[in-house]
Amino acid sequence: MLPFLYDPKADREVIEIVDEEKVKEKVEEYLRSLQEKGFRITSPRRLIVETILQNWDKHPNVRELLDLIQEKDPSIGLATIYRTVELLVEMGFLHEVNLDEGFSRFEVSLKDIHFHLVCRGCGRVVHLKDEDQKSQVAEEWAEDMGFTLLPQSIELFGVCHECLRKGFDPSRMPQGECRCRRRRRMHRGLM
Amino acid sequence: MLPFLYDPKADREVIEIVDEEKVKEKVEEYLRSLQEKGFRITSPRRLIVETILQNWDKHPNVRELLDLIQEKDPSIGLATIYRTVELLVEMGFLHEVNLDEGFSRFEVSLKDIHFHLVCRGCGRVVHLKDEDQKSQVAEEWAEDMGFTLLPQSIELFGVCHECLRKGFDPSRMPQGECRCRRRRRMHRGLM
DNA sequence: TTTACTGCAAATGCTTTGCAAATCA
DNA sequence: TGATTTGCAAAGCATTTGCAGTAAA
Repeated sequence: MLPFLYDPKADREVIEIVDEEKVKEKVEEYLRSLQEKGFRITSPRRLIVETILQNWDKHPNVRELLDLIQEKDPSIGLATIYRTVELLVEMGFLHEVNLDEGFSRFEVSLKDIHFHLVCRGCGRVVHLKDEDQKSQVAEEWAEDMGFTLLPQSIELFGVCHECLRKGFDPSRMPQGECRCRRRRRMHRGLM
Repeated sequence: MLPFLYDPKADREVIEIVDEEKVKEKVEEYLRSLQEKGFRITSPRRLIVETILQNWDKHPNVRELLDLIQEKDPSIGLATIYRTVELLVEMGFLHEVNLDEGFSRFEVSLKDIHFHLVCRGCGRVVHLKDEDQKSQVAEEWAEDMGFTLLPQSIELFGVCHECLRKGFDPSRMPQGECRCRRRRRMHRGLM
């Protein structure tokens, strides 16, 4: 699944993609990169990339992407989304995010290595501060074992202090409260 | 899935489970803990726990566990293994390990927080050195964001230097070489 | 005896794939 | 035109679940 096509020298800007203007630019930039690797620019691909970039700060899963994309063009099929998302991950444009839900979420790769902190109580997902520095620490840990880290999203599971305050006790948690159980599959809204 | 039943005060010995004697002791210890939480000691559970402990240094998946267990008692069913393994994870005796293969592996929790380094080239999995210290670093990162980490296995994906030397290039990797692609499902031997 | 547990088979749900038609270069 | 890509429907596969029978306490 991962970066067969990833180019470590590619420009991954650490900026927020705030306006539609910026999104359009980025869409064309990504499509151009695809083309440079020998892939074709197609309208489903443009639409999918656009939708992902418009939701750059969410962590959509394929089902959610399908809904968002079909609002614009109902003819787009599920398999195309799977295939495009796989391609974008291989290109290094997306990170696959695993929140232990039984399906994958995807996020625009603004950093090569990215950390998520996931609350088992309320399901909240936050990013670490100073990720560049923390990535470097993780890279050193890996190098120390003779490994070079690839770009990826690293998920850390815990409980947020708000949930702890509300009485969440990991050793005595009432079933059914946790939003993050694998059991509960389904489409649960962008995070 | 995770630690509804986990007891942070439980004794998770950082010792190697080398001999059958030690395994037997541990099996009974785990079963006793189950019983204390109100679960029953049954022969399928004893067999499953025993097999997992005998393979404490592997990372078996459910399919592999089924094979190992059915060698001893062919009447044990797949669902029982899923259910027991889930229970053991909830108790904090096992960590669920995700190597991005499309299924879970399981490992005896000798540490609360445990790191795996996975090579995308050859599939090799190694553990970090000084895990206690590194866990503490990760815990500090989480606390800094108002989260308390739960026990878990954290997987870091990279390329080992041997693979790099052999010419593995993440940006130009020939399809089909990587043992870690999601596509290739199946049972691929204990790691 | 009561309740938990088990095995089986069926169901679930995410993801992948074969293929003919459509599209890009 | 020729190779990719797409959409659809059908598979594939890990995991979960309903239920009737079995076994622990």
